[in-house]
Amino acid sequence: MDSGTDATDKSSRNFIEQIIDADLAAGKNGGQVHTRFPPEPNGYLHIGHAKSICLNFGIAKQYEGKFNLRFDDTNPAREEQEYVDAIIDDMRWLGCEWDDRLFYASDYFQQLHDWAVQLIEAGKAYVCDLDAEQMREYRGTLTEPGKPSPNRERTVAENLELFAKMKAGEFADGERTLRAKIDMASPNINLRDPVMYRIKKAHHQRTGDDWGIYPSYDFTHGQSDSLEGITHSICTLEFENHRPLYDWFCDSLGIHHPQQIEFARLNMTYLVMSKRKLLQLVTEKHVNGWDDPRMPTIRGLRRRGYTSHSIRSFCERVGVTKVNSTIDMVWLEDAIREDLNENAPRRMGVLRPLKVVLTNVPEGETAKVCELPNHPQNEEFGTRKIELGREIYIEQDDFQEDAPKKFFRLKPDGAVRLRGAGIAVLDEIVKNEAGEVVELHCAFNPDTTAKHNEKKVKGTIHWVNAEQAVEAEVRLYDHLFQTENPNKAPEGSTFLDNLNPSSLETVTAKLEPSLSHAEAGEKYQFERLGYFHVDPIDSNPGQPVFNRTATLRDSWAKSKS
RNA sequence: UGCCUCGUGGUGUAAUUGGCAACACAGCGGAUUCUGAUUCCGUCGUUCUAGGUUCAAGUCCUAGCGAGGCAGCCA
Repeated sequence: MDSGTDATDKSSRNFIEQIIDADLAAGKNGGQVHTRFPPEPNGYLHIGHAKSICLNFGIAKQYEGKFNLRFDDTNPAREEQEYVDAIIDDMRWLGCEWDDRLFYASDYFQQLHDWAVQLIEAGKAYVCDLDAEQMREYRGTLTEPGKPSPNRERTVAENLELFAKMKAGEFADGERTLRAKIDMASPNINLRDPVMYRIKKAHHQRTGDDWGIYPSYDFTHGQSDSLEGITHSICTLEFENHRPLYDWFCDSLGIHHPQQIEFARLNMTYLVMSKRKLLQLVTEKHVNGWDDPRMPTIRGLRRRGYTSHSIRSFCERVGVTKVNSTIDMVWLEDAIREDLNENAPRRMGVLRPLKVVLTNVPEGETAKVCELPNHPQNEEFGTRKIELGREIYIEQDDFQEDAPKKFFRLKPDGAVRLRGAGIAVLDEIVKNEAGEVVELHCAFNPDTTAKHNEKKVKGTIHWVNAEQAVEAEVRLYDHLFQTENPNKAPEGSTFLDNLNPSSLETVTAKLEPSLSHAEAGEKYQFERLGYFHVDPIDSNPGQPVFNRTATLRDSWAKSKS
């Protein structure tokens, strides 16, 4: 990962780096820094996870420490191997490395079980007979204390025996739980005798049917961190109230005690970030799968044409704090523009074609062989040759019959420069019976510096030779949601009502000939239009399909609105 | 109306830990340009409120206000 700066040459530090600096200065953890990313394999990674991944991996890298990938797979009911594979793939793509430190919480099931027995023996855990509903009643509310479970004072021997029976499968799902004996009157509800183990006779994707009881998140996470020698356990704000519990288990067990640090998760405009909502978009087919280019998933962004560099750079820019904030979507677009502006070769393509006949070019003849640079600021990209013929296509937007004064493109009695070719002067507008413009007739002058009516020609437009044009499907994307905060839905409606009905538009474009060889995964700038990615799934050799990653900034369009 | 956390320009973050509130993005204006792109220059604008400590407060203290999180056998 190349976004992080060296630990020593960075002038300002986020609050987590400051904590680590202080720990290091105090000689904590033997001067080591060890982080981890702990996804639950029940969904695909999204841009919010990327923030956490970049943070954790970046810190390990910055402090020359270690980074683990660990799947938090303690709930077999909703976790699948498919997600494990996808998460690993996305994390590699993002540039993470974890050497041989790929772990699963399920690796620790036996150890966790033994620790549970240890706590029972210490009188700090007990088997509870309450069912889910009763437990809720006993727990109390936010403002009232809970009351102790009738089973809270069972003897150690009794607890040991019952827990063994839970493990042996002698009870039905939900019939018993193992609970930590902490404080039913605690103002922090997480401390009111939280569940450590529940009975769940489900098949686990890794441990099969070995276990009929599974540890809860709270009884798993801290100990997993501890086992792996994690020094700084970085998680999101909603776990803040769980930290006392994290600490309680580590201390009660007398094991290595990593430090949990919470930061604010990423929110962005025009996006939903919850796994539940993303899953719903997929299952209800509002999008075409997890990798739909409109999705904020890593897979969606990849397919849209985002580079891992741009995502890392974005994550770097948004910073890390404990303040709930919402990042403007344009920051993401900006990050990819910055990358692709530098690295994408230029091409010409016309999205909505309007035919132009250069009347002074003889039929069947080539007016000019033009040599265009593949990158205006970087000669190393080389050049390519494009033939200009009698008939070409230009963008419909680049002609306006009733044009404002500041319109620098084609208009009646006007002239434009055809990029890399010469000047076209408009002579005649051809319309059909409905009065629609179907064709333009122009006079062509191969001198690109030629003047028109004594004036310099100000506008330059892109074009494609009609005879040689290759047709290709191009997908134009807009925000998936049309409101800044899609989660905010009025009474009686849901976030789905905020979907943007025109988030996807598919056109058949006319592209310059060289693009027929475009290969899956390649990225181009279509001049004046934006950045386009050759879709890795729907493209075929000789028949590329393009996804628009981002438009170019357009101060002209902005000035009109 | 319990506990926890957080309040710095439009947005996101800084502030050498008590010493002239800065950076980026957005906005606006301009220059350059064979992409109305890129690049460059200029400009606008900020410490939630009220007290207190101090020569000095974004930073420390008190109160208030506002926002978020928490009552799964989810993570």
